[in-house]
Amino acid sequence: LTISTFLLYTSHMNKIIGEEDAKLTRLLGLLYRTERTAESRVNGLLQAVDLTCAQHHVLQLLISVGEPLPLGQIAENLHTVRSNITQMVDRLAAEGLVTRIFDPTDRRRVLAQITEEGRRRSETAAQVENQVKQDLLVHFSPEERDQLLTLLSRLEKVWK
Amino acid sequence: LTISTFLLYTSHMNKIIGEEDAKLTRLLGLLYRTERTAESRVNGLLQAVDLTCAQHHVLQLLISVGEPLPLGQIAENLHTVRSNITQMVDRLAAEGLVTRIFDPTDRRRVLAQITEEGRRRSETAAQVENQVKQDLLVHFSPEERDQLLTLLSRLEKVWK
DNA sequence: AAAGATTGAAATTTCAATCTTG
DNA sequence: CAAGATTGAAATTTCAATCTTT
Repeated sequence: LTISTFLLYTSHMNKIIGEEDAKLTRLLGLLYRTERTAESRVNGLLQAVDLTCAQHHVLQLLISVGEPLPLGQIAENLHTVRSNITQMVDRLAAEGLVTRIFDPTDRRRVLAQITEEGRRRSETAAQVENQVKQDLLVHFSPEERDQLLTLLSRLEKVWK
Repeated sequence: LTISTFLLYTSHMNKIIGEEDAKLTRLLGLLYRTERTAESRVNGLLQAVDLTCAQHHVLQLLISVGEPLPLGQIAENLHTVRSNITQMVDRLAAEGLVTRIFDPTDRRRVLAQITEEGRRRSETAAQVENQVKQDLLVHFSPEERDQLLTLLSRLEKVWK
């Protein structure tokens, strides 16, 4: 192994590493932009129902879990801070979409419970959201949708 | 085709459609959460460099394009509104990371130009970001990274 | 009139400090 | 003291109105 082949080798490796690194940078940028596009698209549609994307997700979470949830857990699930959820729940409660109830077993906890009105609004929101889902149906095969689901789930776990 | 087989058939289809629909809902929720996780992770690391995730992306964009960019184009690229970029560039300019220059060919336009200091900061930020990239390297094979890149690129185009 | 940017106000999110219960 | 939530202030993002140039 002469010096020159060594140099050749490392420069070759650097190139590969550089390319991989550039790819990862693109990936992170893409992740950032894709979500922002999705959010503004969904937000635009949800205006008709007078819900923001974040509020929509809170309602969906409450419905999918099927029982009242401590505010801290909601925050964790949406990957935001607790104080944000406190205020979001204020807004949702002001519109009668959720109510605060207290956990008898641990009186520090405040639980958010979805109301009937909240269910109805969330239902309408889900219908509105169908337009966005159509985009996914049209442009991605079932296999590709599964791939995305798998890869993003893993990403979520990695960074949880 | 009797009534009962027809009912069987449609209920079967509904089930499939329902499952697909639930999958798409999960996909959208995942997209939302993954980005938020990524952003808070990157933001946490970038605190050391005193940059936000969004600022980081602006600097990276300016570097990757290699020339001063009209504010409107930056907004479009980050999928945010123009007035937001006006104020972000205010903040970046206050720190000496970019400067405003005027387009002689179209005097309505204001271009953001990255400074030497901006380049240095962005360089440091990129190094800090390496920790996040490591997560991707460790948990995803090269093929999977390519898949993600391809699928997210497509998603970005669809909603552009 | 349309495109590009800015301004100031409103809404949302984050941060630090505080309060209550375990 | 730790966990959970709230409060008020600060930072960021969005919205509507305005200003300049094409």
